[in-house]
Amino acid sequence: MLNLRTMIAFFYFCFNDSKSSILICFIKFVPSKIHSMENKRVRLRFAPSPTGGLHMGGVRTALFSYLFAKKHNGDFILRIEDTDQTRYVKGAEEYIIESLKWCGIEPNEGVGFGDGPYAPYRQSERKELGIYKKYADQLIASGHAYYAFDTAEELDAMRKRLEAAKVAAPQYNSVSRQNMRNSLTLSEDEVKKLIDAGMPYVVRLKVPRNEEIRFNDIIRGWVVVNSTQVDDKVLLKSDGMPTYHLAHIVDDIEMQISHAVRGEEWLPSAPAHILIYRYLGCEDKMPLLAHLPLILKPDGNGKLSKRDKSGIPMFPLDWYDERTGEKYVGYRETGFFPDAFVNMLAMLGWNPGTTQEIFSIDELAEAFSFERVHKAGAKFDPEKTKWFNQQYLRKKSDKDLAELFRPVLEEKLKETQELRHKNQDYIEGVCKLVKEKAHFVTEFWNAGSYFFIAPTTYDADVIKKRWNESSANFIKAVIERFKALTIFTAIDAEAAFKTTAEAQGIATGQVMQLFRVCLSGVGGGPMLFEMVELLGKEEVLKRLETAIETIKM
RNA sequence: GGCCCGUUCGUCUAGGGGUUAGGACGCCAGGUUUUCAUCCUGGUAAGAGGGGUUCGAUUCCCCUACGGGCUACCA
Repeated sequence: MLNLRTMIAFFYFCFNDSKSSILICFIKFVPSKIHSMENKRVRLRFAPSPTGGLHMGGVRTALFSYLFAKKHNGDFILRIEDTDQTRYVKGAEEYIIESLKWCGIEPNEGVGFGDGPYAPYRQSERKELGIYKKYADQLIASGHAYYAFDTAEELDAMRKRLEAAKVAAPQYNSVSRQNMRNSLTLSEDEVKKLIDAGMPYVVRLKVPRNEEIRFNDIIRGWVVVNSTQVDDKVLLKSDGMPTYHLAHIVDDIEMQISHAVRGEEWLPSAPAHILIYRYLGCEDKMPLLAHLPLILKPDGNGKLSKRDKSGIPMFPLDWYDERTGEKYVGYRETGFFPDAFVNMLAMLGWNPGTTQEIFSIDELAEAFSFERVHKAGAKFDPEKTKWFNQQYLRKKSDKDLAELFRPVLEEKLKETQELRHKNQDYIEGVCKLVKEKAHFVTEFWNAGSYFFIAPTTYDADVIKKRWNESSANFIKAVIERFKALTIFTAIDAEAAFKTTAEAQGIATGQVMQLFRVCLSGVGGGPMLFEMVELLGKEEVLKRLETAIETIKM
């Protein structure tokens, strides 16, 4: 049906300004192949620093890289960027590896996953090979980098001076370097003398004065920055280690990385990186850049912190910080399924464009593209995170759940004589009933411990409300009726129960919950007669008798 | 402060010059479950503000506001 507005639109399209309309349509259909890789093999790396536990933001960066690599039958590499010796944390590397394994985001090359043709994959080891020095020397030789001998105090004084002079951005750059001690201000002889005397120095990138630097980010499109905003970044530190800026570029070139995925916090330094590629004569080898939006705190604003009030973890696995003595809980230990965790993470900043929300990791790889990554930061939602786990809990078989529940049972029941938990069918039966209302396997014990240990106390509120002088008689009558049953299914038990109530002139609603409490001690739980069937005739009779003896008016 | 990036229901988001602005989480209400956290049905709720361009803007452009990031010999 045509409405008025559609007709107006049609009218204007035909008779008014039709030339430009047609032109616009034409432009829209020109395929934009800016991101084509000209048959270059797809190779992505995840390159964390071993400075602590791997944050979920980092896991998502790894995930997106993995998904893209997998979709294009490429490689996914783990490279460890341990160039900062002062921040190195023991165990962090192992933690990263274990986290990726747990999540199912496994690299096919790199530290902990088997060396490929570009070993080693640890930057500290690559440094020993002189790889970074070679590139730094090349930049110095071509006049795009220089030696700087300034001490920390001198640098500090320079910044204070510039601040006092109300310079907008106090930094080591094309202007301020003229007043510093470096190979641009010192004579060749002086520089040689200082180096020979063992004077500590850094190598800095010589950023031009006023040049427009532009790059095309796969997620954000064209980003333009003037080089005046970029400082003369340190490339090689005085301890001989490269900085991130040099190291990651050298390694991405050497390892033939096709796409570099990282957090938005790197966007401001990307122009400096473009310059380095250019000065190295490696612009053709430069990976395509993808800057991911940040994951934000659920309440208020700002980057996600290490801890959150909701109790939802921020780390994939438990992490203990030796220096501060702080313990951080992990998704794994909280009871999350890795696939639920990964699914949730994928939906933070990305969507498939359909209403589908539940994806296996293979389905994610199939559907993934950087074009569908959102530009804005995403606030993390603890409630939705729980919901994801619940969806996966529903889908799991009772057998799988029993597998996960068994260790908990063995822990809880080790000091009791109760042997019921040894029975696999029984445990699966409990899982079947209990999972309906749970979000986590870790809730199973609290929700259904009475399946394993007979109650000794009874919900006081229910007793107060429902227990009266005729209750004991009613339960006794139920016991008698149950005793007569040869088949003890939920249906039979329910029928027997109702018949008993009718015979005594009691509405079943009056005694239902009371009956439940006699069996489990608590007022809530799964379908009552399903529970009765699972407990079994013998156990039910025992518990009812105990209840009559224990519950007093 | 400077620079960069961003802004659709409370949250995650779809869409994209003409739509009753769609979905999900949460919340609320009804219905099952004579319990319930499940399940079903329904509801609540959104294009930051101001200017352009246009017959028409949430959609394109500019400004402002707000939010975030960066501003180290850390990554």
